[in-house]
Amino acid sequence: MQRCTQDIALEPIPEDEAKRLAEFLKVFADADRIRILALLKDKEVCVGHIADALGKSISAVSHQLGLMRARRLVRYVKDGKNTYYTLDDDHVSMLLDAAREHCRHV
Amino acid sequence: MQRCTQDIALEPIPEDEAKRLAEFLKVFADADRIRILALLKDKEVCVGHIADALGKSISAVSHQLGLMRARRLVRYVKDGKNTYYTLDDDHVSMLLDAAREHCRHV
DNA sequence: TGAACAGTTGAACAAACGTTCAAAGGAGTG
DNA sequence: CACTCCTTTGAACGTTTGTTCAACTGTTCA
Repeated sequence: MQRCTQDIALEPIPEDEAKRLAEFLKVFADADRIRILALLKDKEVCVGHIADALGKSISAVSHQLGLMRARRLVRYVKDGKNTYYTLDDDHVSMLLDAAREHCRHV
Repeated sequence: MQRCTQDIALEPIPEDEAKRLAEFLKVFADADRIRILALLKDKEVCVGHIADALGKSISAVSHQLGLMRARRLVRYVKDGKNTYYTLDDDHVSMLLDAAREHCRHV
């Protein structure tokens, strides 16, 4: 482990890359969104069921889904009156699993 | 991919586990903290240098470090007038790398 | 001892966030 | 068509978050 002194040039991640990263990781910074994402793993679930399962209002859940839709973490299929959501990306559940694994070992 | 109907019992992550997870992942939900963490990978760096490298005030950086100290993501060693910070945990940089990798492929 | 340096801390304030409520839209049913 | 169901949307509101500023602690060095 080297100790940084004046003469070592520190090269931080570019600000815009860090911003994009933060924007993406912000999604995981909320317990309800985490629970929603975990719920959608390998399943298509409609808004009302998500709300029931989490004990949240439909509106609150829909707002969160809207946010995650905008960031392309979830995808939906309409079928009649219902809207079925699911994960848009395998990375998402992998990242979640990695974080859960970390928390388990702390 | 199965479609959830009324009769399938959805089993969400327990609320307290989700809260702990979110609490942990909140740390990564800020561009400056991400840049700080990335900077500390494999290095001990003192507060002033971090602030310089990121173009932030010492106070702002110190506040963020305090927050990450409290969550045990960073660790410090005092040496004279300086305080050298570094990552407290390999998981942290692994998680960051995974997220960067994800963002690169989007 | 006193001055300069390195960092921490608390209060204050603006910006971002998440929830609620009410209104509205689209799809199915009688 | 009217009515209900499922969902989305926008505004309002309280809470959380990040920054700044000023005060403070501790260390070094003359």
